[in-house]
Amino acid sequence: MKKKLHYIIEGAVKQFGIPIPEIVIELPKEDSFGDLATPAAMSLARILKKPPRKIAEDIVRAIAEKDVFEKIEIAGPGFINFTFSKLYIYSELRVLIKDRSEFLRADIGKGKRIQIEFVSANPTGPLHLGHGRGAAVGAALSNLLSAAGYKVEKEFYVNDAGRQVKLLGLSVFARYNQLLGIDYPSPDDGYKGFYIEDIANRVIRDYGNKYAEASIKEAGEFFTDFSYRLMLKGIKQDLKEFGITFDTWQSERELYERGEVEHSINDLKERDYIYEEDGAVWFRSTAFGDDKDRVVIKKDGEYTYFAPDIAYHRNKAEKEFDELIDIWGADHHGYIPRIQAVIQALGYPKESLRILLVQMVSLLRGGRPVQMSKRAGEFVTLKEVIDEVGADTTRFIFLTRRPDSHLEFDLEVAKAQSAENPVFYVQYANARINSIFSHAKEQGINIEKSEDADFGLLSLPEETRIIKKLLAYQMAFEGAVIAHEPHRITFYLQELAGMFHPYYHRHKVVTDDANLTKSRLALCEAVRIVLKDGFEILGLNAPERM
RNA sequence: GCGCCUGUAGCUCAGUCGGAUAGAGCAACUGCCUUCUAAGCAGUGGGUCAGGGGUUCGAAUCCCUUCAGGCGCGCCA
Repeated sequence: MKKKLHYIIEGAVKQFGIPIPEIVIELPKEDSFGDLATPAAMSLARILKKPPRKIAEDIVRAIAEKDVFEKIEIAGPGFINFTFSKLYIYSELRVLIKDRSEFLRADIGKGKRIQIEFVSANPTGPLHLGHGRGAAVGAALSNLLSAAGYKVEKEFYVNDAGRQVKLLGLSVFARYNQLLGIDYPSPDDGYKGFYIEDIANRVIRDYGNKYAEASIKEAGEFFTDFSYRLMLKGIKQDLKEFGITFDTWQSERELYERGEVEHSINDLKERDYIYEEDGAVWFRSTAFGDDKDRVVIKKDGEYTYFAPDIAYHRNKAEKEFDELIDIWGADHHGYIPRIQAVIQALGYPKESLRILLVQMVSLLRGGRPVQMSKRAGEFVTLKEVIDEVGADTTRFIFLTRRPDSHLEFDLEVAKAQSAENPVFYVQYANARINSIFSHAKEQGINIEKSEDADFGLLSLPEETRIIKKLLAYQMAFEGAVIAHEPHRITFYLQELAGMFHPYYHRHKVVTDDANLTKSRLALCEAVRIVLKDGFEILGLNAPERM
């Protein structure tokens, strides 16, 4: 609909003999302003140095395909308001019902390959709420983009090498000894969460006191591997419960084992972005706008944390993707310039990697902050929150906010509101439609072939509004895709549900009038199609009854 | 000190690329179940868009500045 209007207006603007500017088309605030509007005449006023209303008149006069519209009005300072003809609107609605993919999927992606990396939590503890937000947003974005015709791969980067997993192993080793009655000190900066003891108990269960006499040198590797693998298993389990799956799990270890860390640094060296100073090896990230150069190999010969990240991003960039997306917690924002520098130093355009930040989640309980420290083991896990308030409610809370807004997640409020949560409002609309359809079936009404219904019978103002809202899904969808903002879908669904609930409440769908019933059922069918599409994108369940 | 994010109704948040009279939900208050599900519907009240300046036909939106909150600024990971 928008695309069509865009084309029509551009055609009409050609008459001015100037380069055609970007034509803005928007949904007017009020129904009386028509279906779509453009302020184009006002923007042109500056260039053409003519009064906006005069320009608007010229544009309207030049519009060729007048039969698409019921009326075209010039309003206010120079808006052109378009109201589409009923016939055109019905034909669009018919497309929606008949071939949802043709209607819903503006093929923006055109089969382009895109990789989205998200969550990527260290396997040194269970997922917490912040990971949950990244997971909800990442999954929804993936669904959104694949719905728009991209080929999306979801990747989880596993930090299974380096100091943190070793420290995890050591922490478990210490706890293991202590549980066996051996006096063994826990590492000062080690992990202290409840799960450390759980892992230690698992070792005892599976291996008894086999490692009781062992030194950390002998047993360290075993404990590290055992522990992080168990943690990773738990992370996968938590994600599964949250309804999120990944296509690939890229291991950091593997990058080391395949020599990619070394190779990537050599690669940069050949490109003259690596140098030695003060006994360390540096990456010249300042060449691409970073504040300072970054150490990749320390004086003691060890790689920094940054080194495998270079290898990892080189690994991604070498794969056949048209675009890469990293979703990070906002606390890592300082890391962006150096990673972008890596991409550019390797000869890829900056735009090939897009880093999206998801802002922090602070957890409250009854208005008071809950201390979150992974090391000290004081934190509420994602699983606990899901168990307490439900997966759909939790996801909905994450997806009704812009990713860059700071989120205060109050457990008490979430729990109290879980019954009042808007997610149920939207799901309920779907459940009611199912119920209406089963009622219709009981009445012996043929509920097949909705697209053949006579939409002309849908003459109530509420029905017109709903139809137009349904058609507006195209714009909401397209906007969400282009901006990479799944939360727009969430708000759209709430608005649609907000129109549908009053409708069925006030007007019976199944009546004695067979033709009208059929038309209204078709409208319900269209609403259901759009709701389900939104649910799929957001990763929400669509219960048939509630 | 420097950088990133945020500040909109009592609370939680939307607000498209600068457009028309700033919107939802929750909370509060009034009504509505003999009907296809009351997780619903109808209605009421609630605003210095943090403050100040600027840009222009037009600013919650863009620029400058002040204030407030969060996060980040290691040869840590």
